[in-house]
Amino acid sequence: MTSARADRLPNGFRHWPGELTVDEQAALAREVMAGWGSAPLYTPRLPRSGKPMRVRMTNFGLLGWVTDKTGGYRYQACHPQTGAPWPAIPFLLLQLWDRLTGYPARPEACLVNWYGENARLGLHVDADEEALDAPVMSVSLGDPALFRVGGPARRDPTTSLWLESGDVVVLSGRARHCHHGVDRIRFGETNLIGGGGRINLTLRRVTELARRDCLTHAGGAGP
DNA sequence: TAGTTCCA
DNA sequence: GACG
Repeated sequence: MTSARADRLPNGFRHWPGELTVDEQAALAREVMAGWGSAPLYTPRLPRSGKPMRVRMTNFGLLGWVTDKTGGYRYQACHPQTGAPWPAIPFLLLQLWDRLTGYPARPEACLVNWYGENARLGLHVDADEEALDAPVMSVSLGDPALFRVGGPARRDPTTSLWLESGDVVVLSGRARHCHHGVDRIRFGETNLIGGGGRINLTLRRVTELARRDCLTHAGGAGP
């Protein structure tokens, strides 16, 4: 099964299958893996329990999402292990963000998730951003992933769909506050990434638009 | 509860 | 065995 019934997906969930060409996928994958040189993948840990996640992570952009046992979920400007600023967000992704989300501000964070053979990501809601209503854009590269989408409550019914290399998903509106996760990877089905695996790139606006900017766009006088 | 495991 |  490739697609879920659209009428069972939350309002504001949009899926563009094969939005990126094979050449674009290859170039983007190369650029992401090059970024791992200065911003290496690390194993995130859950708050309090310190249990390791099965997805390895790094970030691009001004801010990156990180988690560890003591600090919990947060955004920060530097890599937790090297202390260096995150690499820049690939330009292709900024173009995609503008075209597909129409959001009037640039994304600040590009979370890079690497899924190996048995990686999964439990059902959760993105809620660590100040800009809670800004859309979230997700780009899939490499092996297919079984993506699951539910509702605002954890117990709400869920539907699943396969995301394949080059697919783009945007969560906006109600879908922005819905649970979602990844149940399974068909590891080794593609050869885009070395010996198999999946890269997911998730772009987010973290900070609210400055009040000054809102007033300016509304025609008000500056300070 | 961004975790694991179990089971119909 | 895959899915939920």
